Amino acid sequence: MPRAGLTQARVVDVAIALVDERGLAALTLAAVAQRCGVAAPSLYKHVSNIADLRTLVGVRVLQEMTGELATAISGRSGADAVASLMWAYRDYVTEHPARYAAMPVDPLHQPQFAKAGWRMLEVIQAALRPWGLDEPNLIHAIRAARVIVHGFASLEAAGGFGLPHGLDETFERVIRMFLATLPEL
Amino acid sequence: MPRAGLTQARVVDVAIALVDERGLAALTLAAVAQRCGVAAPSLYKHVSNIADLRTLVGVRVLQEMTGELATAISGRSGADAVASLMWAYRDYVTEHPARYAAMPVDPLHQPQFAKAGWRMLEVIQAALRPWGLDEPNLIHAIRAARVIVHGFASLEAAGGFGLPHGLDETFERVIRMFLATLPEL
DNA sequence: AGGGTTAGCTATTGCGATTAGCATAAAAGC
DNA sequence: GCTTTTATGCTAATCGCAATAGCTAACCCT
Repeated sequence: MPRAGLTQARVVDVAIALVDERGLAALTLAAVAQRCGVAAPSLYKHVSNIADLRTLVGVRVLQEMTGELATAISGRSGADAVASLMWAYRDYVTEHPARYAAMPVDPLHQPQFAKAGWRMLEVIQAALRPWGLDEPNLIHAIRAARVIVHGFASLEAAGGFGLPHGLDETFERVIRMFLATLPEL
Repeated sequence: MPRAGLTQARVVDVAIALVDERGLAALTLAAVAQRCGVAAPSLYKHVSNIADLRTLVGVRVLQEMTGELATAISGRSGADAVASLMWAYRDYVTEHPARYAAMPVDPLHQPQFAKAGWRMLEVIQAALRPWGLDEPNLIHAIRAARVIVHGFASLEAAGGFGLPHGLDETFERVIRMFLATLPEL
């Protein structure tokens, strides 16, 4: 009986593919095992349980998205960088709507997510740096940015907008709305 | 063996209490049955299955929230009404954080939710009426309002904001941000 | 080649959802 | 009031998924 050559990373790959295709609710150990060509209990050699697998998927998504955001702001600054960041956030979600549901909403409070969560926060902070906001104003600005970007993304990913008609325009407007609240540069 | 006197409405009451206390993930037929003092299969006399129960809970929450929103704008108009509406939305969520997760994000597309969903939409439209926006602008405005209010509420309900310090101030700012994008009255 | 480690397997348990079929309480008809 | 009907709750049983225990064989290293 030959080995399947699984690793934790491969299991997570398969899990993400499954989520992409059938939604987050379809992420079960049984389904992942089947796709890996392995019996379900075998997966326990690579992940400790289903909660662990979900966490690993979440971390992956968070990291992947952070990478996209970092790329989006590189070489840009000011309003240009912020707009690019917000578009990259939305783009990630429209490209992988099901994955977004796997991303933790409060990464900073869960040890497994903390590192990846802080990295994303740093990227956002970097984009806002040119404004030189003091501590409380920076916090409000980051919160507002998250509200907009997460609100839009989660509604869109869940099909909450009804007709997709003119969604790009709506997104453009909320970005302008946000930028308008930042002191002029 | 005396009857428990269950009705669909009572089952939903119990389900909501369960969600409030232990979170949406704890909503199982087994747990509801136990709280009703009844064997699990007995619940099938009142709901068709677990998905049905979840839907019924979602409809309840949607209706309840719509009621709060309607109350919040009654007797007000213009920016006052909109701000009151948005605060009422957030207040509902902070008072019943777990319930919010039971509310459908795209009510208009699911027959069971459509009626309650349209009612909520009407309330929001009513608040925006004084601006006399034309069709496309009204759509953008409603979307933006939902993005803000849902983004904030879902982040807060999920503990996504870290320190709750200054959250009221943040919310006030995003409301002002939204109102500023509406043409002056 | 041999010994330890590791990846996979089968068997089993437990829990929740769901269905089938039974019994009786409650309501409706006479 | 008594019968008939309906509806509510029950037990028993099945299915799917998570999880654990214990076995075996593949891989790695010397």
